[in-house]
Amino acid sequence: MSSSSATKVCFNSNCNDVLERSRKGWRRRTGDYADLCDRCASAYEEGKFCETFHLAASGWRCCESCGKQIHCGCIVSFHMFVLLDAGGIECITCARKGFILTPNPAWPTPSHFLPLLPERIKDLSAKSWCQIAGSGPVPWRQAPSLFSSSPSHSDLQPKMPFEVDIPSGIDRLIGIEKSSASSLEKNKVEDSSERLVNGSLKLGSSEIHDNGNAGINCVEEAKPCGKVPQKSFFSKNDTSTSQFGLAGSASPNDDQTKLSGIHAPRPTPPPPIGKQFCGHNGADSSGETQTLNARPQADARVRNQLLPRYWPRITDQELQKISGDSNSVVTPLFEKMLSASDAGKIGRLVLPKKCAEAYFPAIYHPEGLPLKVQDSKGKEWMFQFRFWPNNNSRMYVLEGITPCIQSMQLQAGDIVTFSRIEAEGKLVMGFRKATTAPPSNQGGENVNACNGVGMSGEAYSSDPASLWPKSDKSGNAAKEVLGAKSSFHNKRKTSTSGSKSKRLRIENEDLIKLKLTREQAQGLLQPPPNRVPSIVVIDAVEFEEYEDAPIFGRPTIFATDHMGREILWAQCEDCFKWRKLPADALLPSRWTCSENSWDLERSSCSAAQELTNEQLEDLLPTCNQVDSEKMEVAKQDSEQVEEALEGLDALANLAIQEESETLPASPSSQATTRHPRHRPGCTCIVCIQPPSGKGPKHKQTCACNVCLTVKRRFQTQMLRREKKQSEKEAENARQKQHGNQYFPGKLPDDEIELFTNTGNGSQNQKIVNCEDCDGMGPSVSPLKSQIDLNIQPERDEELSPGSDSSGRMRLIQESYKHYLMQLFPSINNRNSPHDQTQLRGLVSSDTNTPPATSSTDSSIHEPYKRYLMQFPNVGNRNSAHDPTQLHGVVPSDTNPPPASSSGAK
DNA sequence: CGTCGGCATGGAG
DNA sequence: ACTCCATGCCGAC
Repeated sequence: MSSSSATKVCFNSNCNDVLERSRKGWRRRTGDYADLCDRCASAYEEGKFCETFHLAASGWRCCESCGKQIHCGCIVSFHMFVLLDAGGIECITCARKGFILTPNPAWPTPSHFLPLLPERIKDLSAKSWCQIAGSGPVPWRQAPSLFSSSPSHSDLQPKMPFEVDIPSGIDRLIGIEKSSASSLEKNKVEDSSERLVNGSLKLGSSEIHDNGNAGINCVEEAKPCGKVPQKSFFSKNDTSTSQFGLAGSASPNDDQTKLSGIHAPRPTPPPPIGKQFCGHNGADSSGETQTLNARPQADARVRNQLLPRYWPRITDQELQKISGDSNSVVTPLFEKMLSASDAGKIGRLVLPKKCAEAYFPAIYHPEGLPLKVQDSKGKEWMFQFRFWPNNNSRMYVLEGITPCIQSMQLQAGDIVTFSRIEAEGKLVMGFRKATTAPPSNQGGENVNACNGVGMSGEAYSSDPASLWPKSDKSGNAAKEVLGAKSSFHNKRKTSTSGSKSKRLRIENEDLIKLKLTREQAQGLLQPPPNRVPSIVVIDAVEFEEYEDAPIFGRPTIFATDHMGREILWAQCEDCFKWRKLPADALLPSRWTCSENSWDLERSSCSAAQELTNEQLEDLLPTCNQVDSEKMEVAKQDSEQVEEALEGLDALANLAIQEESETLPASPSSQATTRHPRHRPGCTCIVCIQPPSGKGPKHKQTCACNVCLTVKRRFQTQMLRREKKQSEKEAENARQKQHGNQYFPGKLPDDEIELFTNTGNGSQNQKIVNCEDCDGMGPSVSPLKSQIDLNIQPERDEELSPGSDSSGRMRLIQESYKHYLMQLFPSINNRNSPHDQTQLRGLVSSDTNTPPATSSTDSSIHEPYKRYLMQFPNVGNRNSAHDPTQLHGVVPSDTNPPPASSSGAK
């Protein structure tokens, strides 16, 4: 409970007591909760608030079924009734009964809190189901047989009168779950869930039980003050009460589950950005599908509560395997990538707390319980499920897993999955092996579903699904690497997968990068020819800003039509067809045919493409084949993607995904050192890099996207500068000659032209950032916020203009070297021929110029430094040439765990 | 000395 | 500021 209420007054206008400590009451329209004093909160929790304070108010109605009076005209009681289709209202208790009694109940459709009916319904369904069926949101419904001992909870009186749907509903659910058995540490178990509970549930804190799951507790006491237990509002409730907790084993849910079929986990991507119930298993989104059974939804909710890294990503096939012929319903619970410790000899598998509490039986003593788990082959294992007190919390572990792990031949990096066979309530442990396949093998999958749950290799469109939104292929490929990487022995990486998954993901980008040719990358990074960057100085460093041109994105192609006019080819995100647009068209982040306002005839995906594939191939620089292939693929409605563009999309989506993932629980993805002006989803080179100092190290020879970009951009910049310089000189000369006149520098159009990678003026690629500015109109210019990496490491003033072209060239080269040195100090430090060579290679010309003085820290401006820092090898390279250029970052050289970024101890 | 069990620590989120 | 959790550490055996 928020303590911050010292000065607050009870929200109850009939009370107005000063709050010593506030307790949350109902949810207000603002979304906040009413802060109540203990007394009022208790009344509220007991469902007597209106009775107590609003008796004289209007709005009381009787339940059509039981006659109970409900204060329908009050927000406080809003959740206590449902509106009947035929008119009138029914108290929630009756509504639930009705629901449960109905074989195929259509969930009553009460109106939701304020505007959202469905929401309320959904919520209601979930919760009520939990109460009704006795299987709480994700309660432990295991068959008792699973445990050698099964704690029984007696008083399971559903208590939560206040089950209004609230954003934190999930939390509350969890809270509910948790609140069952009580015990030793109850007091402390108020960890997160407790807090959640507070949200509005307010279970008696005193009664928060260990593992909540067990009981849907719905315990009676009112929370904090240990108020005298009161009949819960739903006290007479039905069935519900009796079935909570472990006892509820083969609860009705099972059937329900089957009915709903929702459980069937779908390899769908995790929660779509931004909201949605995670249901990553499809279970969620249930809003619509789930009318029959709330449980799955509840599961989904709980899952939501879990960090994404624990979301089960089991495929249907796996599930099938698990359920075998029995046809039983299998509910994926969670999965975890084995850490070094988990896979080590100790034989302890650290269980994610929330998972343990949500899906495993409640345990009240550190000794825990023996837990029977079946592996995918049907073999049963007995583990000790226990916990250690850890900081006021608990740390759950499964002990004795070594034999099982060994039998499955798992190692760190592999993933174990936990599912539940509903009918029997059995826990099933499957696994997915991290691939040890060579990183280069991009065809495979990274994570092999092994036996465990037999996997067929079917691609998981889900997995870090988030990661590879659009392209299974690239996604898989990336995953593969991921897997390869994670088969590590590098605990860091192991751990990376989860919360640190971000890093892994980023590393995965490398994989994607591998799919980019230099040209592709270049093209993708090329600002449109006719965009004039504005120069912004930040911290004394100049940055190019493009008002309307993203750096990364779905490419468009500048070309000239047969009339000689400049045009722009842009590709529809949906159908992949290319559409001809005016050259100055500014496309929104995600552009589809439907937005083709320039050519209404082709403003639909069904319209044929003007370009033939051949033409397209001509048009596209290098990667086009893929592109046309993609179109083919698109035509076939398949999702094959092997290509840079997709990869970039994936990156973009990844970024977005990551952003969104933060929503529920995972802070795991927030921008850290990204440029503050970048937006979520920004895929510019800055943003796609891991936070400073972290992430993969790049070698000098690294050909990854980022490195290429940096290098190329630098070159571009330098060339551009050089041109300016020469113009200036010319100008000066002229001035000297003519004695005056100043011509402002020419606009970059032609300059850019000059530097376009392709060297083919008509093929310059304009980048249309599809994801960057999602949802934003072009006018918003989200891109304005992007830093152009063509920044120059040195400022203008620092450049002493040469007077001849060779001088300029040298200047450029030196600058570039200088820049490179920032990246690869070893070059500077050792001056080894080897490095020199590399340098030359990069600079693409021979010079004997000694390395520019390395103006290290002092002269590198912060932002730039920060950027450079993203190449961790800066400063600690010690090697020579990395032959694996192609693999670039993908560490063949797997950075030694300790040394690498582990964040320093 | 090796292993195990349990707790403590501290990085990461 | 706080929780989670991977792993380190240490005592017991």
